[in-house]
Amino acid sequence: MGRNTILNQKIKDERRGRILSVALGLFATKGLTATKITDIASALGISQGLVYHYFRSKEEIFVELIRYAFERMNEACRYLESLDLPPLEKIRMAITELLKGIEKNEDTPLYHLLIALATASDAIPAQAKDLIKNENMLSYDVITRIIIKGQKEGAIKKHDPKDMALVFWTTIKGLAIHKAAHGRKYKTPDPEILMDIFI
Amino acid sequence: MGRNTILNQKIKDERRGRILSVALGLFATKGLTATKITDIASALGISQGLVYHYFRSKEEIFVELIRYAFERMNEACRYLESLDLPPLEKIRMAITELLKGIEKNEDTPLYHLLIALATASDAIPAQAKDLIKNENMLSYDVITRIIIKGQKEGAIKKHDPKDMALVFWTTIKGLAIHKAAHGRKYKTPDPEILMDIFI
DNA sequence: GTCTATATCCAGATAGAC
DNA sequence: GTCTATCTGGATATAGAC
Repeated sequence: MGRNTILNQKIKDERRGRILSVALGLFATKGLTATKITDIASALGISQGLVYHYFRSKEEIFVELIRYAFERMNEACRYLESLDLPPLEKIRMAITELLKGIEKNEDTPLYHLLIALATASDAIPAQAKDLIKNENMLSYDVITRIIIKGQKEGAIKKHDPKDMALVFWTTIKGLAIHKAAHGRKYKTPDPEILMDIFI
Repeated sequence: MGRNTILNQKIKDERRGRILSVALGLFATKGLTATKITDIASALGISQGLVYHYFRSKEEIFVELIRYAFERMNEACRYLESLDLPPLEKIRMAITELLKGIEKNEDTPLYHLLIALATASDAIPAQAKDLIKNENMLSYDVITRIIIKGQKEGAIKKHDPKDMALVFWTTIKGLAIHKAAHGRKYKTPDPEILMDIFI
């Protein structure tokens, strides 16, 4: 493989990245079916046919986004669990970082929204369904384990830890959806409100 | 208008109701665009063309559902506010009833989901957008007012009441989405977990 | 009121020129 | 790599028979 091949691959990856980026915004706000290849192409100022030079189908773009969203999310969860911190501080850190991500980084709420919509939707590719089935649990499990540890140390309230993890994530996802829906008008709530669930 | 006309109208309304009912389930799980008129018709065992005898278009069905969802939701909110109860008990009642509705009644989470998806989506009819703009605020305002009253009486924690109302509703909607997504596997969390946000 | 048939349109995907 | 042109399928909505 000569250097031209490598260079071309790099350029191609970069273009793919740009397509993925606008597709994320469109899928998250319009949904998979309502998003037309034309929408993606015209948002990038390229022809509709060219998109198929980079992806085999609209579904492939969607699946790639779902895969990447879980990759980032699960990576962050594993990192959180590995930290040398008291459980309650881990919870506080997770809430703070997630809320910050929802507020600041434009992509974070979109990824949450994409996962939430995809999880709730029947109208998604089978591959995406599989990804959700396999990858969705880790984030719940990590938070559950942290809560159990905190409860053993007496630092976290003693409700059912699975219930608490469920409320944790549904609240975060609910906020992400709200932010994606209301954009500029969204004001991040005080993280301590969420902390009150745990202490 | 003779009695036949009235009777026929009644029958027609009943048929419309059945169409709306299955459309709710489909829109909530597949989205507006991914739901085909064929899906609705075949779920009812009627021909595709017959749907157009009862509704002018797919969008009309959608708008009617959104309108009805807000009607029910806002009605319930106004009722809650009118009750002669201490603010904290109103919050507790709201949480309990909403969680019960999510768990038991099959339609409740679907309506929440429909509103949540529609709120987040760009790909919905203009009429639905207007409805959301006009009707969506009431539920937030009612909860905010109840919280403020409770704070004055010293019965509710003194975070920013708007933040608290936002967390309240995003959590409920998040749970509704989760239930709609996971169906049978969904287990309602202990309402007291949510109460901890307020006391 | 209900069906079948069909006009019409739109979007996904491909082919081929440059 | 990028475009234009086109094939093809599928879905909305309508027309018209029963």
